[in-house]
Amino acid sequence: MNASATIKAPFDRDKQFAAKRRAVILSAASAFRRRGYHNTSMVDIAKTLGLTKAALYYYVRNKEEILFESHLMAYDSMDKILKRPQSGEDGLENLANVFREFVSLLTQSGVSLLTDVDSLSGKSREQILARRGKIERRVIKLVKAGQKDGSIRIGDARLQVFFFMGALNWLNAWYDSEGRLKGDDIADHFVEQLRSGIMAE
Amino acid sequence: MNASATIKAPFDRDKQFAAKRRAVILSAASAFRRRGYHNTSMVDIAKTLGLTKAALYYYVRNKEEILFESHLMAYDSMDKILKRPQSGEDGLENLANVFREFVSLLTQSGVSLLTDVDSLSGKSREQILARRGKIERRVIKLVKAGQKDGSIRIGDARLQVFFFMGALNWLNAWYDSEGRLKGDDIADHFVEQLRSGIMAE
DNA sequence: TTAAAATTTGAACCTTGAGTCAAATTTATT
DNA sequence: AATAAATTTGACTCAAGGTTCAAATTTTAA
Repeated sequence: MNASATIKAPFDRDKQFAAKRRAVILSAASAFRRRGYHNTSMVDIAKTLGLTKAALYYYVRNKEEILFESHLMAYDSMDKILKRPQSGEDGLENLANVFREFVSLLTQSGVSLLTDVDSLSGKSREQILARRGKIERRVIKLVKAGQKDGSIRIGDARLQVFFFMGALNWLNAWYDSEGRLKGDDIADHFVEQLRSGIMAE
Repeated sequence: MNASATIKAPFDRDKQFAAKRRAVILSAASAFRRRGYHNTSMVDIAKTLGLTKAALYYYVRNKEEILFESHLMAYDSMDKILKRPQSGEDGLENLANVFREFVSLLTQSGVSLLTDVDSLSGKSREQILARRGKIERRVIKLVKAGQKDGSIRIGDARLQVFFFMGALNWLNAWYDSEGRLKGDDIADHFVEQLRSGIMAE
């Protein structure tokens, strides 16, 4: 314990700054998801935070950086889910668990999956596409494991993944947390349809 | 046969105009799909057609009208598919047929399913959302018919539809007609996954 | 070959919205 | 209460890109 230690909260400046910056990005991401990147102005973003446009530039280099960080935030969350130890009985169960958590992520937490990657330029776009590719590859691996242990139907794993990841992206587009559908109900439903499609047994 | 009848093609002006206008819209729609509406400038659209920006305004009132007509074009095609007499044995087969044709539409014809409806203003947006809603409702009806005849699992039909329509929208985003995947192969695969999910039997 | 209509163009105009900056205000610390 | 750092602001600049239009060019039909 050195001389600068105090009893009360030390009011960590960096922490405060980081928290506000994060709020800016999350709020903007939500707007991007609903209205689109180009249909959301810096003034819009500032207003919903009770700030003025210029103040945003204290937390962020430019608008594109917000989009970039929005993407990162979503992919970080997905990575975290994918890195959790897989506790399922077989590959299918593992995949279902991951998928359920993806659905929960998009319906419960404020995290948004953005598609407007073409509004990023050069290096940033590459980086985001790389992250997305990495996640896709991980999910494909899960599917292949399930195929190997006999729990998942043999087929082009990549296509299988694209199919249900489409459901995820589309969910992200239409889901409204104010609506009557509970996120968990959707998760149950989606997991079931992921497994068994819509055919009656 | 009246006096104005000729042997050679009569060179129908309106037809010519309509064809060129259609070309403008289809070409633009393709660019919108790949790069996004706001990332595609009027100059971009003009250039790929070998025209100059100003020439576009001979065929089109403004950029938004192109987006509007792009949407209409896709929904017209989907309507046409939905209006074909349903020849399947049961509801599931009917739905599968429609879904297969949707996939073919997006992979074979140049038609693109656009999502950027928020770049339309007021009346146009309403109109497009109404069209989309109408299509969704028709597909939901198909699902409900299948539930009634026992070929489709009982459940929230709306959610079931959103799930596989997501696959369609996502397909539209990633599918590249130059790629190694044949449209028909994708259709087969997707129809199978629509029916039975990914679980091994 | 010619003239009217259709089509295309170059050169502007105009609006929107991102980004900048010096000054004002607020907050933490003494 | 004083002060230095952190934060916010108003007013501005600037570029991008959509839109207009009179004039130039091309096409059709006689």
